[in-house]
Parts: sequence; C-alpha cells; structure tokens
Amino acid sequence: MRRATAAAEAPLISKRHRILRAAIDVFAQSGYFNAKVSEIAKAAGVADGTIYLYFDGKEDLLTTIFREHTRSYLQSLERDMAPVRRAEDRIRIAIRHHLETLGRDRSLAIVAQVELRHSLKFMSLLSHQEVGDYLGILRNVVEQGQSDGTFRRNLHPQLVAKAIFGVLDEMVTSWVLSEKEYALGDQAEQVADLILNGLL
Amino acid sequence: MRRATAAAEAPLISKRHRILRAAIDVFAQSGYFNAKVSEIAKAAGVADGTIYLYFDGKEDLLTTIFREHTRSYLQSLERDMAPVRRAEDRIRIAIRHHLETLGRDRSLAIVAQVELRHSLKFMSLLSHQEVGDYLGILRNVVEQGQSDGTFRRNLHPQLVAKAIFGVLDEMVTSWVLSEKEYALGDQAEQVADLILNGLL
Amino acid sequence: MRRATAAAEAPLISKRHRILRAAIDVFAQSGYFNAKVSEIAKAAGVADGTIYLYFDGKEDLLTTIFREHTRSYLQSLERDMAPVRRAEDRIRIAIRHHLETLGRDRSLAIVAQVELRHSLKFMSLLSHQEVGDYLGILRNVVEQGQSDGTFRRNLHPQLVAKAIFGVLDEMVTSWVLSEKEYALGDQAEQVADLILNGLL
Amino acid sequence: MRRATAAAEAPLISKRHRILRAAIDVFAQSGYFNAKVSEIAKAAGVADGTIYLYFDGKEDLLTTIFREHTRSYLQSLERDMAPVRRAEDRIRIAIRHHLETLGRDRSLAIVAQVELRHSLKFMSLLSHQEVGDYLGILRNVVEQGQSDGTFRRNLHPQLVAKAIFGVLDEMVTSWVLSEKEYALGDQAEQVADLILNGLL
DNA sequence: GATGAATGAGGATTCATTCAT
DNA sequence: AATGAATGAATCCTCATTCAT
Repeated sequence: MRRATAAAEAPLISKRHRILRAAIDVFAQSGYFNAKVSEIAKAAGVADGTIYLYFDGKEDLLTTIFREHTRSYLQSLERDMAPVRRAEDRIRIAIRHHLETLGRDRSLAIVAQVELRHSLKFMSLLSHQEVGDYLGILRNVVEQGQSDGTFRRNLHPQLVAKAIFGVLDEMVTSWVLSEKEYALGDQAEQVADLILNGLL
Repeated sequence: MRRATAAAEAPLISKRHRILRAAIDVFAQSGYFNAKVSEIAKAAGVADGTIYLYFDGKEDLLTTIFREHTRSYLQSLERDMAPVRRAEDRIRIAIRHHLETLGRDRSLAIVAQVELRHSLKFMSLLSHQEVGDYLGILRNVVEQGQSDGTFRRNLHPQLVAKAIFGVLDEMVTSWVLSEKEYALGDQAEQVADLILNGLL
Repeated sequence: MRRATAAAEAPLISKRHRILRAAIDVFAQSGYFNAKVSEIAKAAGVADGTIYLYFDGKEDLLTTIFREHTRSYLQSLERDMAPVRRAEDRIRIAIRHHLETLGRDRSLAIVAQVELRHSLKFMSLLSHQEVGDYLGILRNVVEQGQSDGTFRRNLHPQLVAKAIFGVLDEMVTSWVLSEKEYALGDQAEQVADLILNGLL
Repeated sequence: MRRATAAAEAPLISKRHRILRAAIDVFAQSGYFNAKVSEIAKAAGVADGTIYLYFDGKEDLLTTIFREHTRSYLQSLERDMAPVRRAEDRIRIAIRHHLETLGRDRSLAIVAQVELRHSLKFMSLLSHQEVGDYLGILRNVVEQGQSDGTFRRNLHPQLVAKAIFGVLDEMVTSWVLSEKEYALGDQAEQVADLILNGLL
C-alpha cells in the first residue's frame, strides 16, 4: 500500500509525535468532547487503531499533551531563570517566558486554556501536579525577594504566585479568544510593571 | 423523597427556578458533558419533558445560568460601587465583591470556573458579552484613577482590567479546587494590596 | 409519527414480549455473538434504544429468555406430573413433556440447545440454578421409584437424572441440527423404553 | 521468560503443536469469542503472525483442534474395541473410553463441551462429520447386538446411539461445570448399567 | 520461516429531545 | 402545563488479519 521510497521509509517525525500534534489541532478546532478519534487519526495520517498502540484512549491523549508540554515548559523556564539572580528580574523572565511560549502556538494555547479545563476532575488532576510545581517555582522567587528585602513582606508568597499565574492565564485566554492578531509576548513589560509596582 | 404535604404540592419556588438551581448543582457535580438532562429533571422534581417547556435544551440551561447570574452580579456590583468615589476604593470594592459573591455558592462557582469554559465557542460567547461588560466596568475605574492622577498612567487600562479579572479568577478557581475549607472573601485585602501597590 | 388508529393504540402483544420474541428468532438465526441488537430492534418493530428501556443489554435478553422459559417449563412439567402417581409413568411424562415442548418451537429450541451454551460462565450460571432444579425434579422421581421398589436401587439417583437429561438434550440437539423434518415428540416412547428397560 | 539455551532455540515440540495446545488452553480459559489470537500467540511463545503460517485463522484453530482430537479419539476407540467381541462389552468399553479420555484433560473437555458448540453453523459442521462417525460406530454395535439377539430389537439403533452419546455428553458437561473434583471415569460402570439394564 | 506494527471494519450503548396523551 | 415512553443518531474502541522486513 505504501510505496517503498526512501522518503517513506524514514518519516522524519515519529508516528507518536504526529498523533499528538494532530490531537492538539483537532482538540483546538473542535473541542475535546466533540473531537472524534477518527478525525485525529486522519489528521495524523494513521489508522484509527494505531492511536491505541501509542495511547490508552482519547483522554490519555489530552493528559499526555498536557504532561509533556508542562514538563518541557518547566524545564525551559528553569533554564531561562538560571543565569539570573535578582528576584525582580526572575519575575520578569517568568512572565515573558509564559507569554512568549504560549504565544508561539495558538492550537496548543487553546488546548491549554480551554480543553484542559473541561471538568473538575481533570482540573484537580492538573492542579495538584504540574500547576502546583509551576506555582512552587513562582513562590520560591517571591520568597527569595522577600528574604533579600527587595519585595514587600506583608504579602503571602503563595497568594502572589497564584495572582501572577492568574494574570498570565487571563492574558493568554484573552489572546486566544481575541479576533485581533497581536503578539502575546509584547504584553510582558506591562504585566511585569503592574505586578511589581502596582497601580498606585 | 418529596414531602407529600399540600405545601409541597404547590411549591413556593417557581418550576423554572427549581430547574435552574438543579442544573447548577448537577453541572457542578457531574460536569456539563456528563450531566444528564434526566438527572436535572429528577433533582428539580419535574418530568424530563418539562425542562423543554422552559428551556431550549441542555445548552440553554448553561447559557441561562450564566446570563442571569452575570446580570445580577453586575447589578449588585454597581450598587456596591455607586456610593464610593475614589478609584482605589472602588477597586477594593470590586475585588471584595467578586470573591465574596462566588465564595458564597460553591456549586455556582464550579459552574462559573469550570463548566462555562468547556469549549472555545462557549468561551467566546461569554467573553464578547458579559465578561466584556465586566471588564468594561473595571476599565472605567482604572481610567478614572488615571484621570484624577491617583493611578499611574503608563499602564493600559484594558490590560489592567484583564489582569485584575485574571487574579480574581485564579483565586476562585484555586478555592474551588482546594481541599481545604477557607473563606474566599478573606483574601480580598491581600489581593487589593498586591494590585494597588505591587510587589516592590 | 404513529397514526392514532384504535388498532395501533392497543397493540395486542406487549412491547417487552415482542422484543423477547424477536431476540429468540434473531439469536436462533444468527447466533448470540453475531446477532446485532439493531437487528432485534428491527424485528421487534421498535427503536434500538427502546430495548434498553426493558432490558439491561444484549446479555440480559438471553438470560431473560432462559429464565422465563425455564420457569414456565418447570411449572407446566409439574402440572403435567401432578395427577400421576407411579414413578414409571412420571418418567414417561417428563420425557414426553421435554420433547413435545421443545419440539413445538424450533427457534426457542435452537436458543436453548446452542446459544445458551456459548460460554463456560453462562453454562455455570444456568447449571447452578434452573438446570439444577430440573435435575432435582427428575431425581425425586427416581428416588420415589427406588423407595417403592419399582426402580432398581443400585443406581445413583442424581446420575440417573443427569442421564435422562442427557438423552433428552441430545434428542433435541439432534432434531435441531437435522435437515429432516420430524416430530420430536414421537420419540418419547422409544426413549422412555430405553431408559426404563435398557438395551438388554 | 524464554530460556536462552540452545535447546530452547530448537524446541522439542513443534511450533504447530504448541500453538494448538495454547489455543485449547486459552479457549478453555476465556471462551472462543473472548479469546484473543494474540493471547494464544503469547501462550505458544510465537508472534501473532506466525499463527497464520500454520492455520487459516482463529476459527481454523478450533476446527483443527476438533478434527484432530476426534480422529485420534475414534482411532483409539476402535483400537480398544477391536479385541472385544460381545456387543454388551463393546458398549461398556465405548462408555469407559469416552469418560476416561475426556476426564484426562479438563481444558480439552471444556473446549469439546462448550466452545465447539458456540454456533449452529459450527455444530452442524461437527455433527455431519465427526459426531456422525462416532454415532455410526455406536450404532453398529447396537445393530450387532440386535442381530445376535443379545439386545432387544424394538429400539431404533440410531436412537440408541444418540441416547448413549447424550448420556455420556451430559456426564462430561456436568463434570466440567462441577466445582467438586472427581474422576469422571468412575461413572462408567453405573452409566453402562443404566444403559444396558434400564431403570426397572 | 518468523516477526509484530499497522490496519480498519464493525456494534453495543447512551441520552438529548420529541410528542401523544 | 405536564408527563415520560419512545426515538435513533452518533462514536470509541477492539482485535483478527496482513505484509514489509
């Protein structure tokens, strides 16, 4: 069925990866519940059953997308923050990293902002693991800033971490829903300014 | 299950209202997609078909819940803010109002934070209407503060409005997902402090 | 959709019964595993989903067919045997009853001889309940005959009961599989003669 | 799992035989319809595809099991009966042979009593060939006994053959389904006594 | 001969909605 | 207005079989 050309022999992208990418696009397009597994298969260029050789089912696709992207997100975040010492600068970097990373892949952003939150059970799952790790990183920076006296000490670090996450999350959601085209990363300065200096 | 008193026979609460309340609870419990219309009917004490006399269908239930609560939310918010003049105080009131209102009804909060966001299409709908109105109110306060010179002028009012909404939204989501019991409204002070004064 | 004629108003046969009858015919025709629920629905003149208002699923159809027919079988057997006193005559009646009852409904016989035995689990289920009851009735007659001295005492009553059942079962199976048309009940005499008098 | 010795590399038992044995065990364990070809392959220690080098498919496995065991069964039966002349003794031998052979291999008995009968089409197939041959052997003995005057002549030989088969079949089925452990062959005496001498 | 990754047809079941009463 | 029995469209997943290596 498949011609034995050299090109076909060694598909550049792994089947597993193609399926995940197709899932992101189809979930973003149709929403998780309305997405059909067979649509994902078609988009990935594989048979329906092939998906089940790599994943446990539709839900596992969503979970895997989330886990793998969060892992790589957190890794690159820590890589970006590593060379920087001052808490204030680290906050700026985290903000920029969040907006630029999600601003780069609209389908992924849709999945992250919308589809991953389709049920309380799913949100709890995410919240307790990966989102928790992310908040932990932010909280550490806040605590560092409070220790070295550059951040005010009367704010609860965990609350600040959530607040920062909330602001960023809303920026991304708003961007995803917006009909206008704009670069999400361009908001990093203003967001950082607001968080660091406040309205007053 | 139903008390067979004459009073129960002629319920004080309208059938329409009972159905909406039942829908909130069932959506919160099972999630929108997994919720069955017949479950809502049972919880409301009506026949399945009766729901269709009052609503267009399952989705209309969710839409109606959202619209009616948002309308009453915005009304009470404006009532609360009306007597207050200073922009800073109005921000504090908006923050407290958000957290206290949602902190009062966990099922409603679950529906608001989770179920209303189950699809891009649904989120767009909300965003363009009611959330837009809410952001407009916040933006007006910010603009007022910038006009009278109490707020810094280098922040874009719309971005500030989104940021405030984002922080509040995350506080509510976090509270909904938390296993600990705590009063959401108690966070109003800290949140306002952060927004107004910043981290530094 | 359905015209409101008087005839249509009161179908003579209940929907539940029509579904069961259709299931017997379709199971007999296609075999349990190959039978499609939608085929049964079509044969019964109902929608696919209607079957699930009356039964738990495909397997429940088979179980119900078995249970209801066995119950009525055992009732009519006891009714037939009641007026008769002599053990030998009761054996003759049981034999005739078995062959005539199953010889009357070929589809039902197919289901009884073939489809009900499609798995060890299913056979165990049947065996422990209804077949056990049937064997109990036969064993009682054998014990009665042994008590009053008309039957030989060196045969284990339970073994004899099984043997009688086995002979009858094979007669029915053979009839079901036969391409020739013949009245199953006509074999009752010979079978009884063999069981009672033996080969010698 | 597989011992990597040279001996294991060249197994003493043919691949074909190992597959058949694995099929018997898996069919007995899971039932024909629920048995997965890949399970059989794993149990036989071969790749899924290898099965198709030796057999036409899943159904062919069942057919082959049946045919080969029936052939060897009939051969050993005739071997056992050959030295014996009297019809009565030959009947006793056939009975003992049936019960002892099947009583020796529970998995095989399960396949024979349950799985081989999962559909009308399959039963017809068996009935017309191998079971027919078996009944023919029994019928010959009966006819012999009737010719030499030791068996009563008013019983139809084919019916007697079926009856004997039915009794034996039920004894095996009952043994397969029984939770008690007992030697099936021990029932040979009583069964023969019943068949030959009857109840009276 | 042997492998096992890939295929893709096939079906039981659910549940939102309707409508005769 | 209210009922609830009936409808039937819609889809995830399994697994026997194939075939390139």
